[in-house]
Amino acid sequence: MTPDQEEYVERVLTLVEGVPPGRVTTYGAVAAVVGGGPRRVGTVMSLHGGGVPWWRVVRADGSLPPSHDERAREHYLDEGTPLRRAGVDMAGAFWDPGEPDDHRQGP
DNA sequence: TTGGTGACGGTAT
DNA sequence: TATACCGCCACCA
Repeated sequence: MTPDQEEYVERVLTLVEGVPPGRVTTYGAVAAVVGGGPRRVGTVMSLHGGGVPWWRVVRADGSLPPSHDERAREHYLDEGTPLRRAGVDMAGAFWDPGEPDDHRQGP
């Protein structure tokens, strides 16, 4: 693993850890911040996502892979994440890592 | 070097 | 609303 890779992985994981409980972000949103592409982020998560709240990173439509969907749902219920039939209610739970909704950096 | 692949995204049917 | 396809970026045989 090259230093570049480790750094990229660390940036992804750090950002994921920054997602507030009860909220979620998407692979694409993460990729928009750390660079690379959504698929790259997904690959990183599959390999190193075990140590972070991986369930707070979902696909653009608010769903997760069937295998992890069940496990994630328990976390969502536990955290009070707004859910919808297909998965997470993106309209209410989406959190943009590039612009946290606490955009009160100014008056 | 080439081709195939994946915890993805967006548009077309 | 559910599927199909194509585009994307990096990794690997």
